[in-house]
Amino acid sequence: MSDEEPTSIWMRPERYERSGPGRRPGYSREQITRTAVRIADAEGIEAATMRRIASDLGTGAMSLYRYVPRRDDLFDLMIDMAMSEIELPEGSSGDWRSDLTLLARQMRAAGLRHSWLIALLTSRPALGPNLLRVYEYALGAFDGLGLDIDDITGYVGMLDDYVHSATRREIGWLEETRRTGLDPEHWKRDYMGPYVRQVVESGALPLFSRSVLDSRTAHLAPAERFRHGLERILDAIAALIASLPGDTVGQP
Amino acid sequence: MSDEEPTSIWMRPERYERSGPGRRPGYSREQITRTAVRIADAEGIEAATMRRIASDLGTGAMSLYRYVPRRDDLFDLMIDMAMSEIELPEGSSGDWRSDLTLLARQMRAAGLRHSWLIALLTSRPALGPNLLRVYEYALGAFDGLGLDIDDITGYVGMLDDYVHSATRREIGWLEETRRTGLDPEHWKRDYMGPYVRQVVESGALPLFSRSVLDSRTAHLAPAERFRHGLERILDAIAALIASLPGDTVGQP
DNA sequence: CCTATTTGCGTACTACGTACCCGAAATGCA
DNA sequence: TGCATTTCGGGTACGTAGTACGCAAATAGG
Repeated sequence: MSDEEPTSIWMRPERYERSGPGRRPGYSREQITRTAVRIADAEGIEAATMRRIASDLGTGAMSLYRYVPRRDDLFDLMIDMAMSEIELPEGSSGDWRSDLTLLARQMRAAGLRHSWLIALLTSRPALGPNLLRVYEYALGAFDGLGLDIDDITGYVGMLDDYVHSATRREIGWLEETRRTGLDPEHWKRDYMGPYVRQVVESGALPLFSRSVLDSRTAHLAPAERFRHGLERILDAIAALIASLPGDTVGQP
Repeated sequence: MSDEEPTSIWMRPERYERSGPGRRPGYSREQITRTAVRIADAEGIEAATMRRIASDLGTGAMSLYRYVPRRDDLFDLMIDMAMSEIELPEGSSGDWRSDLTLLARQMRAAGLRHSWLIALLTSRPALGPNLLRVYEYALGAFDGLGLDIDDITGYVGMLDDYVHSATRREIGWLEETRRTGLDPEHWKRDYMGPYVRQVVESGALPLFSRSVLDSRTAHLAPAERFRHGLERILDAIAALIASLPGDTVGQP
């Protein structure tokens, strides 16, 4: 009987309050995860190595494996810890727009606090309890409107996609500069800038050039730009709901 | 005078047809990239190591560095090679819906052929010539409709977000099974399945449970499900365009 | 105290990206 | 043709990963 069966970390809970023989555990999943999150926040996810986490805890790398089966599982725990910071009211308010606006802002804030979060979220199927809690809240915003469950998940997916990609863009080359070690100004001017300028000046891609040169939202403050895009998505969802058959109030 | 300045790979073209002293190059970026793509397609991006690529080419790992500055740059080259497979007509047809449907299908197909593509695309700012070409085509679909450039990039972003996340979901746990080494059925039944079942049976998340149990789109063929979601996004964009001020034809 | 059990963690193995360096090959010029 | 110059090929080696293994230390029950 081996307990090494490869199964989701959420099916392998930590043994709390074990009563029996053997040395008491000196650490905990929660403590290890918090340390990993702190390192990743400050120096990027690639700095949160097993050795480094252990070192910050004042122990050896292999000790961590008493608490976490694999490093990938630690990523799942980190995602869930970050998602646990998202504070939401108990149920839906009845106004799905304001519910989802609240959720989107909280999610963006969490993504900015933990620059690795969105990348991890979209790179692995993470269904931790806190992500499920947040997802349930999002679905709940559309509950009671008589919508099909597939439509609801579709709308929530649209919102998620927007929040993720907008937040990722916002972090985007900020992260890139930390990874390459270049400072932001240097990166934009010397690394990617010259190439974009060359492309624009070649005249071969007029619309891309317009999107670089004539963009007005590019000069907005990040939070304002996010709000603009969010309104667009919510408008789109509203339009889709309004156009559904069954709600043929204003139709001839 | 060092030529080691860290700058975008697209500003450091391969030296073609050099005439002068010195040994002739025995390989090429294109050849190295093609090999990397072939390995990554068959065994995942993590199998495309410098050593493995070199080995498949019958040479040593360090030889590759005569052609590619860093492994990350090779990723950019791989992205661009995959994007080069996307075949599009010269200009826009005048019907933005059909233009974008064509583009979305081609992009999904490329993402399925190269299961690493979407992950790489969204994890690094990749502006290779072929991605720009595709992007220009997408923007071009909305050209001539009198739309603001920021609106156009917003709509294209919505479409991109959908195609990426839908394709990623489609690959999703298929990739995960290859990474963990479990076969798909075993993964769904023994790895993630029990946890989802436990969550559903707990009754704590009724809407999530409905999305698992009552989904009708989940039983559709993947291509059909993709088409459904795509229609939804295109409908949403159409609704946004119709609601724009300036197009006040049917408004009181 | 003795034994069974659990944790802490040093050692070690494999695999990675890539810096350094030198011999091989190819050219232009004497 | 021979030599100097330049470029390519790739072996060796360094630093850093994740983590398997095994043993000592700690703890509880008998």
